[in-house]
Amino acid sequence: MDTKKSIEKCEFLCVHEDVVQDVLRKMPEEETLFLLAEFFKVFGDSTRIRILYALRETELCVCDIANLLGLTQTAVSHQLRVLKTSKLVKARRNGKTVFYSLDDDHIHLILDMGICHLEE
Amino acid sequence: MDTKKSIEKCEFLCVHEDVVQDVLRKMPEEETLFLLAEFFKVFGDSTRIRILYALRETELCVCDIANLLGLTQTAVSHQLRVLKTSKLVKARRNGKTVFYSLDDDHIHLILDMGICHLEE
DNA sequence: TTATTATATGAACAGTTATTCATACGTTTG
DNA sequence: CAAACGTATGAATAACTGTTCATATAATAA
Repeated sequence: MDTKKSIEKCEFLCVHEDVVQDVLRKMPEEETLFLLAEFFKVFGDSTRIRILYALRETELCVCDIANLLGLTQTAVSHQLRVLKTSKLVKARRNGKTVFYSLDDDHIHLILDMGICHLEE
Repeated sequence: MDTKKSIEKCEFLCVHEDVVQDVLRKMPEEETLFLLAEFFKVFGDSTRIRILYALRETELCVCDIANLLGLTQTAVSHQLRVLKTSKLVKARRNGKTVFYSLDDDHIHLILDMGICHLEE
């Protein structure tokens, strides 16, 4: 009870109502922010980031990526699926081999910005 | 054994050695990519993204953020700590109240780019 | 066709993480 | 000083996620 009471106090007394309402109007929609978080989440794993930056140089087959990064073929395959689902990479089959590459120039730009950010 | 053998086959036969070496030279360093993934990871949570975009409008106290987003004070406080550790937000104390704001204009720019990306 | 190679995938497991609960801390007020 | 308020934090829990293992699929070669 005591806890709940203090929360209520917070809800009805502490709040700067006008400011809160103003921010609520100006903020992007819930759905938009959810999608944005989902987008960033894909970049928020070092394995996936490493795969993306490898593909930034050239298209690569699954096996090459695995050797390049010291990962198992299975791990790479799983992550490529995530990246493909997120439309960050695309696949091209050539016989038994599947070559992956960045989906479009837009992704290239984002990766370039990432590097740029860290150099600051 | 069989599994290991097939992996070795992959390592020594399938690999396009020249391409792999070339990519390895051009790629950013491991450490850099690790830090970049850590950076994106902070943005990859909808609660934190919502907090950041609320703060994009104006500085807010913990209680306001909680009410604004329909979260508990504790949850907000925990996430603010993550954001503060990552140097994305800064705190300013005024009596009992602590006001949070985006750490610098750089963060503002990143958030603006996020919106921009989703509009494409 | 059978064997081999490159890749994909489902299930299990381990590690991580966000939230909640209880409580402590720091500040102001009476 | 004690009480009240806004915020912070450690521990526990639940949900999520990445890797591994075993195996399946698709394509080629013998």
